[in-house]
Formats: sequence, C-alpha cells, structure tokens
Amino acid sequence: MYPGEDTDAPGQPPERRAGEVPERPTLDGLEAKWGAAWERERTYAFDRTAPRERVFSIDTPPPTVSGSLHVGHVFSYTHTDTIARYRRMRGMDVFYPMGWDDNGLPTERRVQNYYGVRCDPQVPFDPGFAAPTEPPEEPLSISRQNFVALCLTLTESDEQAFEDLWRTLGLSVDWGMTYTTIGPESQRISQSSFLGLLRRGVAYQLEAPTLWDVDFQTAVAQAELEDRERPGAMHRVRFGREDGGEALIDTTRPELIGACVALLAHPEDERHAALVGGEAITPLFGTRVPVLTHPLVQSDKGTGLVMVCTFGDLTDVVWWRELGLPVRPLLGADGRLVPVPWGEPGWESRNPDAARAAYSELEGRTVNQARRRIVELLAASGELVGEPQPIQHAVKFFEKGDRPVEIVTSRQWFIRTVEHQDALIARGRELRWDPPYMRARFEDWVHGLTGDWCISRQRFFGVPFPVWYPLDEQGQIRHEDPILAEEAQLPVDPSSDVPPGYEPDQRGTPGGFVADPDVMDTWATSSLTPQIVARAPSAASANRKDHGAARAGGQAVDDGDLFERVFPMDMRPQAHDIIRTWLFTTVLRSHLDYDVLPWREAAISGWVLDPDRKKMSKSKGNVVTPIALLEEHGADAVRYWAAKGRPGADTAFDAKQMKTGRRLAVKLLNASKFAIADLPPDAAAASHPLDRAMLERLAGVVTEATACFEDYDYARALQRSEDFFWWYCDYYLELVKGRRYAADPDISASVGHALRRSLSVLQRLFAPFLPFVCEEVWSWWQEGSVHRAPWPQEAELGGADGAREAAVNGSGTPAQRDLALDVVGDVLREVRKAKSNAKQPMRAPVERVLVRDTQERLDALALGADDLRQAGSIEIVHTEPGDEFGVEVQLADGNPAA
RNA sequence: GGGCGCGUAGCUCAGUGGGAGAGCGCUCGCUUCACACGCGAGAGGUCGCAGGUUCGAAACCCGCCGCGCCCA
Repeated sequence: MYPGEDTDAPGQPPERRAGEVPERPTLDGLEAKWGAAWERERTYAFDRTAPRERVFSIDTPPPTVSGSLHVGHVFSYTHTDTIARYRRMRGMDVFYPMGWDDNGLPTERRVQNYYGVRCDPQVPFDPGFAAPTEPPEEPLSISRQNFVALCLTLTESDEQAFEDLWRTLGLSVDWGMTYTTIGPESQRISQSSFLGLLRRGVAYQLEAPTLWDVDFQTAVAQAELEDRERPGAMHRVRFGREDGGEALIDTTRPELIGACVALLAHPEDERHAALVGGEAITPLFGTRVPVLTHPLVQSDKGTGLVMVCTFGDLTDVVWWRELGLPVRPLLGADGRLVPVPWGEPGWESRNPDAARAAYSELEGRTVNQARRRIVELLAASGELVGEPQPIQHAVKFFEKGDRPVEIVTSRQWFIRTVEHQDALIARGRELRWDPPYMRARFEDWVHGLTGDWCISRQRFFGVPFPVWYPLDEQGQIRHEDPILAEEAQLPVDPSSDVPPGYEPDQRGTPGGFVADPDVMDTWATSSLTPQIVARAPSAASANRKDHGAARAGGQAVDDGDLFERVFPMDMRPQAHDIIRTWLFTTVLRSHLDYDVLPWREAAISGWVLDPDRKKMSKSKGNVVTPIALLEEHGADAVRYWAAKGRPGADTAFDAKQMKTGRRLAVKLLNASKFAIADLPPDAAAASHPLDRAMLERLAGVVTEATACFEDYDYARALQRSEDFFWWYCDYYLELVKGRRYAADPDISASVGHALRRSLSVLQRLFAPFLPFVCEEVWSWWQEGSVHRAPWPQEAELGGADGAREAAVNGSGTPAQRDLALDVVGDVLREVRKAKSNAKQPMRAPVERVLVRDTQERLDALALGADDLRQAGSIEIVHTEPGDEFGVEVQLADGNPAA
C-alpha cells in the first residue's frame, strides 16, 4: 500500500508527496504507479527550445511490428535507456523518440496469416470489405487497398501493445514523438529523399539481373541474403564439340543447361587451352556456346571447366557482364521454367525438334522438379558422366524466404553504392564504435559490395515510388521518361494520386499515364530514421548537398528548427546483426543527402542467447516472452539483468540474474527506509572518521561510475555502485547503528549527515538502472523526480573540502580513515566467524577481543573502535602490535571460540 | 578460405603485468530492534592446451584446440 493509495480515486495514481516512508515497502505496483506519474508530470518530455549543445539525441531502432517483442529487445533497449537517463541527469535535454517499423514484408506476412487473406492487385477495391472473423481455409484474395487497410489496422494494435510493454519496462521515451515507418511523415521524407537522389543521378532505374525471391515474387537486396548450408549434388556433364570431341563440366544446376551461354576455364589452365577460343555444344539442346577464359574460374574445382548460365548465381552475372555474353533466360518470376522458342534467334539449336522435345519435359516445372527430370534425360542420353556426387554447399537465401534466391532480369530502382565505397569506409572511421571492434563488420561489408542497392520491391505495404510513367499513343509504357511528383505533393500514392499535368481519367489510356507499381525496400525508409525523427525539411527544388551539411535549403514543414537542434544525432544504438543493413544504409543516405555522418557514435549491443548459447528463435521454441518476465520479476529486476550485459557482448538468458536484481531493489527499499525513517538530526559535516571514510569511498564510486558512463560502460557503472552498496549495507549501516540511535544529537548528527548524503547519492547512482524503485525511495524524502535530479558529484560528499577538514579534529588523514574501514571490517568478520562457528546468534555478547596487527593498522582501528564494539556486541577490544593479523574472540559464555 | 569475438569456480560472468574474484547454486549456522524477498560463515578453480617474453603472466607474443558470429 502506498501513501494515499486508499484515498485516491481508482485509476488515478496518488500525487507525488515527499516525507512519507511506508511501514512495509514493496516493489509490487511500482511500474503502474510511477509510469502514470511520469506521464502526468511529463518527466521525459523533450524541450524543443533547448540549444543544440545541450541536446543528446538518440536514433532509436524502430522495432519491426510483426508480432511481439522478445527478450532481446528488452535487453538492448534497456542499455540505451540507462544512457538516456544518465545524460538527462547530467543536465542534457534528451531527444529520445520511439518508432515502429511497420512497413514491409513481415507485416504483410502477419496480416496474411492473421486474417487468412492474400493481396491481389487485380482485384478491385471493395469499400464495404470486412475481414473474416476466422481465417478461411483458402486464403481470400483482396484488393491492394483493402490489404493495406488491414495492415494498418493490425499494426496499430501491435504498436499499442509494444508501447505498453516499453512503458512497463520504464523506457524514458518521450511518447509524444512516436513515429511509424509507414506514416505520412516517413513517406514524405522517404519520397523526398528518393526524388533528390533521382534528380542528382544517384538513384536510377535499370532492367538488369536482380536477386529474386520466387515465393514472395519480389526483388531483394544483397544485404537481405544469408547463406544456408544445403545438401546438393555435383553433376559431371558432357558437352559436345564440332570436331566430335567432348568438354566435361561440373555443375550443381543441370536444369539450367538450356540457359548456358558459354563455358569458361581459368586463363592459365593448360588442360583446356586447346578448347579455348572454340565452341562447345550443349547436351540435349544442341546450342553452340563459346569457350572462354576468366580469372575467377577455380581450376581446382571439378574439371576446371564451368558453364555460364542466365543466371545460376552471382558469379554468372559477373561473367555475363564482363565478357559481354548474351542472355538466355529460362526462369520465370514464380521460379518455374518458362516456355522458350527453340530454333529461333537467341535459342539456336543444331536440332530444334530434339531441343523442343527435351524442353517439353522441363517447361512449367519448378527448379527442383526440372533438375530431377533433366538428370534422368542426361543419363538416358549418355551425357551424364558417372553418378551425381552428393555435396553440402552454401546456398543464398532471402533471409525471410524458404527457397533459394534466383536471379531474374527485371526493371528495378537502384541507389548507387559501389562508387561510394571509399567514402563510406572513411565515414565508418569517423564514427565512434562501441565496442570499437564492431567497425570491422562494417568495413567487411562495404568492401564486399558487389552491386548497387536495389530498393524496389514488388510488394504492397510500403512506401510507393513517387513516380508515374507516360503512355505513348500505342499505350506502351515509356519507362525512360518518368513523371516525378512535386515536393509539395508529398507524400503521394501514384496508384490513386494523379501526376502533375494529367487528369484522373487518363490513367491507363494511350497518351495518359500509369503508376509505378512498386514500393520501396523497408530499409530505404528505415535508413532515414534520423531525418524522420528530426522532421527533416523538404529539399524543395534544390538538392540538399548543394546547401552544405545539415542545412537543407528547403522550407520547414512544421517543426521549425527541430532538425538543426538534433541532427546529426549523438547516438545510434542497435544490434550487430543489422550493421550491414540499417547502420550501413543510414550512413549511406546521410552521406548522400547531407555529406555528413548521421550520428557521432554507434552503440552496438549483443544478442540474448538461450542457456545453451544458441540464438533464441521461435523455431527452436526457446523464446521467453517479456511480459511474463516483467510480471514475474518486476521491471527493475529485468533491467538489472539487461544492464549486466556488457556492450556488444552476447549474453545468456539468466533468470537468476533477475532474482539478484530484485534482491538489490528490495535492499534499496529497506536500506532507504532504515536510513530515512526517523532520521537523526543533520550536521554541517560528518565528524566521525568512519562516516567521513564512507563518504570518501562513495565519492570514489561516483567518479568511477561517471567515467564508466562517459565511456558507454553502463555495466561497469552498475557493478561499481552495487559493490559499494552491498558493503554499505553489510558493514557501514551495521557499524553506525549505535551512534545513529544515540540520544545525544552531537553524536547522532554525524551519522544523520552521512546517511543523508550517501542515500541521496546512491539513489541517484542507481536511478538509470532501477528507475522505479529509485523513484519510490526518492519520493519518500525528496521533491521532484529522481530522474530529473542532477547526477551525483564527488563534491557533494565533502571529499576534498579543505576548510571542513581543518574544522574536524581527531579523524585522521583520509588514508587512515579508509584503512580504519578495512581493519574494522576485518575484525568484525572474524568476530562474526567466531559466532558462526559457535552456532551463536550474531547479537551474542563477546566478552573480549584481542586484535594483533601492525601498529599502523591498530592506529587506524582506534578510529572506529567504538562502532566495532557496538556492531559486534563486544565488551572490550584489546590490541597487541605484531607482524601478522590475528583476532582472538572470547564469547561471553566463557568458551573461547577462535 | 578471410575477418572479428570468446574460452576463468557446478552455472552466469568481472578481472589486461605483482594478492584468483562476484552473484547464483551448494554446505553449516542465525526468527539480530531496515530487510527471512533477510543475515552470517564455509567449501569449491592447473584461469582451454603447448611454447615464448619478463624478476614476475589469467592478462603480452606465437602456435594449436574448441565455441559463436560476420564475410567470401
């Protein structure tokens, strides 16, 4: 029960009031109580009038809205929040918005499964459409507009659930600044940036070989690929020659023999030198193909001779481009073999009838089906040499896909990246990386770029390209002559909006226009999160780069100079798995549009692994839901576990750490209650040597924790504070109990002073980690929120105060006082051990203690002997100089115990 | 194949040139006037292996083994 809880109306949390310490403090309910208070008092609101030098801006990762947050999110977002809270207490105005990444394939997939629908752009819009209450057996085909509406509905409820979870976790986000990547502002900025790139020739459209997912039937980007080990087979196939000879090649993709356009050998491979320059003839299809050389051919693989197809893998694309080979595409967008005209130009054959007959066995089949069949055909014709050899090999998959990516020629939008490689490496070196070794991943990725970034997707729930195409008099699309939206129009949906200079009824008519049907890759928008949160002004007609860094020449939209106050931002927190996607693309876009880094620092967090050190994933069934965690342990305890995870390091999920965190939070409640309830009178300064020594130790902790935070080492800051706090509770608080309850205010006031100072500092030291319990204990005796209180400083603890030093007599030098804490602690431990060995309670009286130690340590002991006697219930403490530390304890019952 | 990281007590981890540590778990004890969601005490380690540098190595260097990730 909290103060005032029973008198306030239900649902209305009690107003903050200082000075009341509950009889039985508890952690239960603190999340709801203080979550509501922070909202009411706008504790974390960003002050838009703050000058840039006082702003600390954070480019928070917008979590993908496709179901639920998992414990890995809780982990890394907590790291960011500890930094945000630290900076806020340091007096910074923290710009800390939250976003939701809701556009893109994950949402489409979720909507498909949740409602049992599929998007079919051919289906007309149904204004009265309502989603089925139960997903039907067969997916329902619905229009693009209805599909997008369902996506918006579902993401909205998901986003509310996400926000609730983040509030319960205690993220100190300004919830008045939330954005979504499908929202109008994101669309405007995304389209505006795209148009700028297009005008400057940095974005371009090209009909080209493109990585293609045959299930989603969309282009995908290099960054979205992953290798998966899959079983395959190496087939040795005999090609013919005009002179009747043969050429043997090895391939894992015999189904593409019909698409073969050349054979290649390494230029220095003597074995095939005679063949090079001549021609070979494909089996089954009888097509003549040239035999050429290229340095990328690996002579040690198979026969050293490879076939180049349209297109079996990315290397085929390189060869096709560099050797100027023709195309012979066999694969359709759905991953099946398309009909082709054998015998006609481009599909020449020595025997078109045989080619047609063989191909009829393959046409319309999937890649796998065609592969099985062609192996049978090759075996029957004697052109398969030996048996296929089973192998394990890495196959490229779209990271969200179920079948290997294919390479299909199609018209797509690209952003130039390859020519900026050097500049991007240089940007990566300007950036501060935490931990520093993460930069290697960025450089690896940039060095490995093989093509420009394909940003168009043949999907539905995304930001559309703000582009239409004119139709000529025959109704043919003139792709080379796109009509661009005007800045003032943005955001536009070209499928419903009309381009400048046209009428709506000209859509799809000869001489009229059609919309670009594609949407942007989700990263094409996510890469602009700094611009989105900062509400980047439109570029208008001028391009941004012409106006210099971070100073767009265009008109402000509605937030005036917010952009200039927060951009470039201070920190980008994110996990290491999306360095090649989110981090890379954000650096790229900022470089291209503003010629500047988007942020000063990238703080890279690790993953949460299950106790077997495997990545947590739904398919393994080892996912822990954050809500259950928060309910079981409480937000502060979960945050404690997260904050123990060092920057960049993967961390095993460990509920025991949460129990430890809860223990710490409970300890803070009880220690605060002990210290604050019936506080002794205050003094101008601590006069007792042990009080002063404790404060001096704490000053050292403050210095260290501050340095850790400045170095982004929140975990060590917590560790140092915690180490001190447990010592403080176990030794200091026990030692001073006698003086704390002393009737003489001259004695108790020194403790009163020390307790006030230390508790205040400790509550603030823990505030970034345990925001709920710290706010609770702070509210018992202080005005305002602890999260708006100043970060503690050494000077508060009177450490280096020369005047005060002189005013207090008999408390030794700082070194002697600190030693006194050690020696008193050592002796107390021995006394406790004696009682423990004698199976006596700790309060059991001790008749006599003899301490043998060096004179220096005995002198120090004298400074705290009174407190030692009290804490150990010791009658007399004798000392005896010696070389070795030793303690003899005489318990009051007469039995020597040690 | 290249790169990065990791390997310390049963578990999770801290410790970067000079005493091998913490929490949890385990054993024993204590209803001590803030706290039994507690307190006290104790047991437990050849610091992955091998070599080198050094007066001195868990730490620095070299090699190997194992695990994870990124890239090809």
